[in-house]
Amino acid sequence: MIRIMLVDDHTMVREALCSMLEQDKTLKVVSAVGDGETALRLAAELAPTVVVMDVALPGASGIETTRRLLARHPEIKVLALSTYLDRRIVQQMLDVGASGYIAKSAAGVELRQGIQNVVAGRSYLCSEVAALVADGLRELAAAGGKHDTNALSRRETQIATLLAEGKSAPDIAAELHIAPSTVDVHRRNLMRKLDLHNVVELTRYAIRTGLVLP
Amino acid sequence: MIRIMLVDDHTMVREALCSMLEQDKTLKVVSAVGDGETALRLAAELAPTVVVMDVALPGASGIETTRRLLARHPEIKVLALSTYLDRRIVQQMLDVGASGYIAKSAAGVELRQGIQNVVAGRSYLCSEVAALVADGLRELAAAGGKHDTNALSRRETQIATLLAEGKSAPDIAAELHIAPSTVDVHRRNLMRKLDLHNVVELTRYAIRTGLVLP
DNA sequence: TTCCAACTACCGGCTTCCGGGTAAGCGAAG
DNA sequence: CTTCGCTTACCCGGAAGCCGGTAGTTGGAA
Repeated sequence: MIRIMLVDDHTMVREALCSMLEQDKTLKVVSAVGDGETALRLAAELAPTVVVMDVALPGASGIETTRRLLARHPEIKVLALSTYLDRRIVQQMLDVGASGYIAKSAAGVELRQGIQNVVAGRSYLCSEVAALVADGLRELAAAGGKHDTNALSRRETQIATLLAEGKSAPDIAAELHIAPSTVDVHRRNLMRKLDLHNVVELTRYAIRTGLVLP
Repeated sequence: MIRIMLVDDHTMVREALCSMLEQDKTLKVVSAVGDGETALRLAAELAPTVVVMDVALPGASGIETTRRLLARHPEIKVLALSTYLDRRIVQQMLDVGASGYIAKSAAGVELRQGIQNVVAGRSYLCSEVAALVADGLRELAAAGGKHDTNALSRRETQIATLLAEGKSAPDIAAELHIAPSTVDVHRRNLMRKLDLHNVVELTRYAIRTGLVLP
C-alpha cells in the first residue's frame, strides 16, 4: 500500500485527485492539504511514501516547500504536479530533489505511473515534460554548456513578486525603504537571469511559479 | 440520472473531476472534453443536462463558448468552474447565461450542490463567489448604479491578448497593420472598461479569463 | 584572509507606457 | 435618417520601463 500526501491549493482539485487515485486499491491518500506549511507539519507523523506536490502554491512555492520537506525527510519521494510547462521550473523542481514532474495536461494514468516509478526509486517525467527537457539539453549543448546562474536571490524574488503584483519600481522603493535605482538594478538582474524582457513576461513567470496569483 | 459534460483544458483535472462526480450514482459524465469547439460539436448529439465549464479555456474562452452553446441549446444548464475569483468574470459568465459559478477552491460538495441546483432550474454560486457578488452589489449601489460597459469589442480583446503576450504597442501595430496610436486607443479603452491601470494587471486579467496562458 | 555574491546607489539615454484630449469613416440599430 | 458604438488616427506631456555603465559596503564561503 503506497501512502500518498496530496498538496494542492485548490480544494476541488485535491478532492478530485484523491477520488481518482483511490480507485487504485494499492494507493492510499493519507492526507490532502492546501499549503506548504501544513504539508511540512503533517509529513512527520503521517510518513507518506510519496508527496504529490503542486508547484504553484500560495506563500512558499512548491519549489521551496519541496526543498524544506526533503531536507527533513529525505526518504520521502516528491512528485511535482503542475499546470505549466516551463523548462526553468522543471529544472528547479528537480534541482531541489523532486523525483518526477507531471503536467496537469497529462492523462491520469501518467500520474499513477509516476507514483509507481518514484516509489520504485526511479525518476519519472510525463511525456510532454520529457520532450521539454530534451529540448533544453539540446539548447544547452548548442550554447556550449555555459553555466545558467538561474536561482534568484531573496531580494530579487521579493522584487519580482511586487512587480508581478502590478506595482511600479518607485512604489516598491517606497515600500522597501530603498532607492528606486536599486529596485531597478534588482529588476534588471533578475530579468537577465531568467531571460525575460519586459514586466509582462516577468508577471507570467511569477504566476507560473506561484509567486503571485493571477 | 443527470447527464454531465465536463469542459476543462487539463486532462488530469478532467479525469479527476469525472472520477469524483461518478461516485454519486445519480450523476453520469457523458463526455469530458478539453476545448470549447469540441464541446459545441458534441453538445447536440450527447444532449447533456448540465455542462460544467472551466472559464479559462484555450482559444475561445469559457465565456464565449458558453454564449455560443446556449444560443444553440438554451435548454442546457451551464455551471461555470474557475480557478479565479473575479467579480468581472463572474458577471460576464452570468451575463452570457451561466446558471452558476463554482470556484476550484471550493469543496467538492459545492460542485455537486451546484449541479443539483441548476438542474432544478435554480441558480447557484459557491459561498466565496456569493460573497464576492454581494460586495459588488454594495459597491454598485455606492457608485449610484452607473452602467458598467464591461464587454470588450473584438479588436479590444485582440489587443488585450497581444499585450498580455508581452508585445509592445509598436509591435502590435506592425503585426495588425494599423497605427501605434490606434493600438494605444484600444489599450486605453479596454483598460478603462476593466478598471485596470497597467499592463501587469491587464496580463493577470487576461490569464484569469484564459485569453492567454501564463 | 581573500574572494565573491548580494545589496545598495547613482549616471545617462532612449523608448514605451499611461492618461487626457479631438476627430473622421462606417455599419448596425433605433 | 439619425444615433450610437466600433475602428481608425493624431496631438501632447509626465511618468516609467529598459539597458548600459560604475562603485561602495557587507557578510559568508573557500
